[in-house]
Amino acid sequence: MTSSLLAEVSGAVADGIAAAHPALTGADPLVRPSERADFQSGAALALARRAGLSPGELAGRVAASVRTNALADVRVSGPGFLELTVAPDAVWRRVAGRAAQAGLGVPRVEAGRRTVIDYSAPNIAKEMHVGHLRSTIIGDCLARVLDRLGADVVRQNHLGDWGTQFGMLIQYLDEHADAAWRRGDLAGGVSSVSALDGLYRAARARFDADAAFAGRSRERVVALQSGDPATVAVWREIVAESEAAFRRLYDRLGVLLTPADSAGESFYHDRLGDVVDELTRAGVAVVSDGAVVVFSADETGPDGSPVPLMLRKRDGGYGYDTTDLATLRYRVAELHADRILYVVDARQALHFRLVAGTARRAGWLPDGVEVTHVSFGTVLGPDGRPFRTRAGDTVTLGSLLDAAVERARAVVAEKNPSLDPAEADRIAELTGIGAVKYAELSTSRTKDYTFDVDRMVSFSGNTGGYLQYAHARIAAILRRAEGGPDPVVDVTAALHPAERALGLALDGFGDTLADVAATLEPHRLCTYLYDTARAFTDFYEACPVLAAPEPEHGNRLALCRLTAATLREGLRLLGIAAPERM
RNA sequence: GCCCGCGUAGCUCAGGGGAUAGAGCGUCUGCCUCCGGAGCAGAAGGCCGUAGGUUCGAAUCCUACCGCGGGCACCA
Repeated sequence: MTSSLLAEVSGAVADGIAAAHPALTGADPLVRPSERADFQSGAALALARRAGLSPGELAGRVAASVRTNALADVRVSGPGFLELTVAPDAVWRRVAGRAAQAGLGVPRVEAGRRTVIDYSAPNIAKEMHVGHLRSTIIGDCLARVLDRLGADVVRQNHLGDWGTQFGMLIQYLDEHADAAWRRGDLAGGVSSVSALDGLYRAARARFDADAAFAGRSRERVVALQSGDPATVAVWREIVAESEAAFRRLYDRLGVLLTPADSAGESFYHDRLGDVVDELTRAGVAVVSDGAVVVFSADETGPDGSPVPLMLRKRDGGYGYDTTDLATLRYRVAELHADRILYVVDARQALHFRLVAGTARRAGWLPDGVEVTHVSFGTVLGPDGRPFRTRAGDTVTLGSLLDAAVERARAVVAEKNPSLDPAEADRIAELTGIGAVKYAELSTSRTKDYTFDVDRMVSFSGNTGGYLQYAHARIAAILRRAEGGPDPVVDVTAALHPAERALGLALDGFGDTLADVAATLEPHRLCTYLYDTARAFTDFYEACPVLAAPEPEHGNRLALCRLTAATLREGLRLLGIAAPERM
């Protein structure tokens, strides 16, 4: 069985073109899904000139030359389109074949390719906010999809766990021994990062207002960097407390990241000197104004001079330019990546162009290794401005999830009052979290997007809740059918239009995943699942399952099973739960 | 100034060389003797930012312009 009907039909039309006009062998058959038939091809219009024929004439010859049992009808339409209608038994064969095989016919197109994905990257001692949410959810989805297609995925969580800010925080903690920030010392509901975030702000304020404290903080930075045991011990504890808090958020979100995936700034800290030295020796980096920089060949700043990558500041400190060069070198040389993805805010586009350009000049980035900045737009509030609280603060991830789950709870209580309270709570959590994640994933990654909890949890239209509901409905049918014999697909049975549409939709699952992997755009999977759920709903309205006689009963039950499996798997790849009841 | 992204229905968004530009929300009209109505069917709503160009064919590709957002040396 080929990977999809689309692939099979495309091959048949390509063969038909070659048979009708040998000079056109190898031409793209341009087969696409169609409103007018199952598929259509515009190849004759594109190729007519080369063939020296009118489009209609070429289309006619191709139509007469197409040989495949998969197609029941090939006809010329309009100026030279081919309308392609799949044979009913071919649709049923696909349904039967997919139901019988593990993996839903998903091709392993990424097999053997090692892909490093850098995503999430929260800052130690700071609350995660909506920006981290986007990176975390998009990155996790891509990791799941690539893994599903056979890629060797290496997750990297580039924690902000190093830097001068820890000097003032540790110094402040040292001078305020009564400050509560360890899990054991905190009241229920307050996380360590939340407490540390508050203490960091206090330290910052003190730093700005008190020169003596600022001086002690700077000394503390030196102590941390030189490995002073007491200072390092506090730092380690801060990191551990923060990571534990992040892990609880990841667990709640259903994100795959584990501590083993953490490779933060501190991990690269002792490699930065090498990075600078090597680039300097290679003549790529130069000293300018006392700093070590790499000047870009083709990016200029406001004054027309080349934009620099800042390797080492005049004061000897390193910034994230150097760290990101170190990550790139490490991922190529030691992780042996074939493909490296940075799931980071679009505002850093220039930064990544400079980093990749420098790495290429340094010879750290072979031509065969692909580096992609998987950029995403800003999260906006209802006012069209970057998403903030009324007070102007960034919105914490925890509070945002709580708000979504709370609204989901109200919806669940209204729609399904028969659920017992514990089950309703569980469902509210799964649907509320799913709603947030789906909203992040379903819109085009590169655009800014408007965060609106009410829309997310409306559960109608293209939302996570709609998909979960569609799945739960099918699950209800399958429960009722339990105990009966396994459905047998009769490929000679009639094919209802709704069965046809659903069968064709299900057949596109693997192609869609391959498309997501190629474009790194998870919203294509969302659109696919939504279309498939709609196709199921049409089928559900038009085609009784349990009450139908054979062969409809068996065929339709098989469609239900396959639809449930496809939705469940698709949602899993989005990182969203598919409860049996809701 | 230069560079990047984005302008599609009242709102939120798909579609990124193919036929008549699609969903959802909101508005209006219908559908519960039938597997879960978080649903379905229908109506209304568009010079696809503007102007040129390429093409048999442009919302889609190219150029210019307009509007919005972002970025461009020691914060990450």
